[in-house]
Amino acid sequence: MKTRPYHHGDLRAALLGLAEDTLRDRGPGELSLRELAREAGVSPAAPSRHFRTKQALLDALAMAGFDRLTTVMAGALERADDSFGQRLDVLTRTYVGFAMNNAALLELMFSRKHEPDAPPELIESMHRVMTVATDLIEDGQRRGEVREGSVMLLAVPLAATLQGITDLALSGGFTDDQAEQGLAETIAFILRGYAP
Amino acid sequence: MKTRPYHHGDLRAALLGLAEDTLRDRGPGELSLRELAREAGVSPAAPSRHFRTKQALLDALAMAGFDRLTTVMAGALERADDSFGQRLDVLTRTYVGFAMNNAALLELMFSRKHEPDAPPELIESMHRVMTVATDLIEDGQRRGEVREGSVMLLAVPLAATLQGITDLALSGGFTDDQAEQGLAETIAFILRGYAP
DNA sequence: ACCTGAACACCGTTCAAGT
DNA sequence: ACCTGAACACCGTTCAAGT
Repeated sequence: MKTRPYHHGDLRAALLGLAEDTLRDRGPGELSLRELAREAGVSPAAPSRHFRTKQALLDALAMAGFDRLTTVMAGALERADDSFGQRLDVLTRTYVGFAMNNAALLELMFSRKHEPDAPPELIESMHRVMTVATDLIEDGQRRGEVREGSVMLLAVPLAATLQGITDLALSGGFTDDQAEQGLAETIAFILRGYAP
Repeated sequence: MKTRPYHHGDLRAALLGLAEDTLRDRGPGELSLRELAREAGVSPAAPSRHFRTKQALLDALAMAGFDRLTTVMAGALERADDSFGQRLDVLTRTYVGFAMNNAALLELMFSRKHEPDAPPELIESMHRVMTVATDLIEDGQRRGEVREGSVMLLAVPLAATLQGITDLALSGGFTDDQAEQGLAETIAFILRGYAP
């Protein structure tokens, strides 16, 4: 006779799922560990077996977000052609798409960027996202479509501008046409900056 | 015979000052209204006369930050010469300087950017900062040093890149020389993007 | 190994009451 | 007008104890 392996089944995954739901629906800061426990039907102390602190849960959430973003960006580039301009276009649109659909999660992801006590796995996941961008730039340099210079420094305006255009898009007040034009202008701006 | 006008003198200003200190020394999230009250020597309920919620205090803090940033940027531009390139250089360096000296405050300032329930005065203060940048761009367009196009859209990569280079600088691991070179490269990148 | 129950030391906010 | 004292409804975290 089979019994459930333990009280909940997979409390860890359940907590992460519930956390992402409330993050999406009610924003960060509305996230309470006790409330997640209630929703999962366990006692207030139960989550501590899987996440030693609330911050650890947030970090796990952020890490999953970075990994998903890396996957979706890398996947989109695989389906793109070879020219740097096209690839940059694809990367930008993929990023903005992800950001629009995961605004609160993205905020959580980047809010941990500065803190020095972020766990190494999280740092690594953040790093992997950046690598997609720096690889693209390096590739562009090899093809002679991007000027020479430190890849890390060249990546800054790209990463920054992606975040900026996302912020502007999320703040709303745009028709689809305006958003599309803004995106196109922004991509053109970056291309100019990268021109040899 | 003169008595103190009321128990504290100027609790509102005292709370703001104490809040900025702990923001700087221990980061946001360590900011507790009750603790501020303790430090100010008043009861836990006292702050509510001046800030109806904790968020109201944070908003006041952010607003003061935006106003100071506007003042320092506008002031720097007044002492700059006329060419767009030079003015952009001054603006960028002033912004990065402010950011380095007020990292936690800046994070607080921009964390409120998305929320829809931000008070109108805060929105206005944020707007005034942006106006310094858009005015510079418009001026550049008049001088023929910046290509035509929506000023708002042209401002996006500038604002975004300023934030990006600041993040990178704050994340550390740079010598002064590297930081200087990175800043110079970033400014050059933006100038290329703006070229007619 | 995983979870409960109960406790600890905090929060933000409210509200009658004091000065 | 400004503040106190006390209360309310929450937190995150810890820890012995249960299964």
